[in-house]
Amino acid sequence: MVRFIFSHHDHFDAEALISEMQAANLKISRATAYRTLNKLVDAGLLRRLELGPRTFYEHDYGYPQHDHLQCTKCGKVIEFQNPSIEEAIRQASLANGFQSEGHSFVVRGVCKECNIALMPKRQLDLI
Amino acid sequence: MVRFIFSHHDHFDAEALISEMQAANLKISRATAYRTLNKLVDAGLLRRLELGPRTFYEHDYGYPQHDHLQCTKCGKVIEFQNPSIEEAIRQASLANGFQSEGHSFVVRGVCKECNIALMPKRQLDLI
DNA sequence: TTTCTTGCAAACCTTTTGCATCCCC
DNA sequence: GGGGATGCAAAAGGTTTGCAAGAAA
Repeated sequence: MVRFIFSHHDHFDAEALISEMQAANLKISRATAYRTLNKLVDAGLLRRLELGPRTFYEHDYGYPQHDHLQCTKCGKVIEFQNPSIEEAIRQASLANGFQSEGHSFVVRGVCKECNIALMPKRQLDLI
Repeated sequence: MVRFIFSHHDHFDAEALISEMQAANLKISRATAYRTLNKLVDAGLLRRLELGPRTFYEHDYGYPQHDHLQCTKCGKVIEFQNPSIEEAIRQASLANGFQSEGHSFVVRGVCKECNIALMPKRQLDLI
């Protein structure tokens, strides 16, 4: 399972992992999947991503720090990086005597593809 | 219930709201509480805050945009503001053709009080 | 009357856990 | 045999929903 995770996707949730593994003829129970995911998070190999009701995971080990744009139409998650975020955390921690351990930054909105799909035909014709 | 919410707390979850209302002799069922919270979010009066397994809410209407430091020891949530966050969102959106609708930025760590409480006695004596 | 709101309980969904089994050193 | 990994089913925690009763329009 560990190999499967690290040879695949970047953002996924437990259910997706389980069904993809089953589709690949790798049998695994829900219990084992959740247990392994928790161990990988504890070990620092995966990072948890709180995106609404279910938990998503992404690779953490050797991965650059980044943040996320999440499309509210199709659910797609896009990564971005911006050094000023780290600086903002540093300032806020300093101002509040807070010792930062990590952060989660998710921008919700509509991605380029969904924006185009939502566009009225008239405007599309003009492109 | 709406009046109760807007005369009170800034960060709360459904369970806290229900028990505080009951403590104030305002009877309300779980179902109604959840239904009303969802309506207020849809109406733009409350904002959802995804902090782990349960959903928190905070006032949205006429409230300045801000972000959160969450203490992993005591659960306290501290607000902070930093204009460079908005700028980072603007840049990331522009770079990805993304139309931003809102964001959630939570920094996890240990607050000042918990840091002091965790400090070894020897160091405390030096303060 | 029609419509909206409420409460209760049951259903749902995601995640965790108890327990028996199996595998490996 | 001992210790950890696995599967199953049950439990847990948070939230939603079906339905019947009540309030409001």
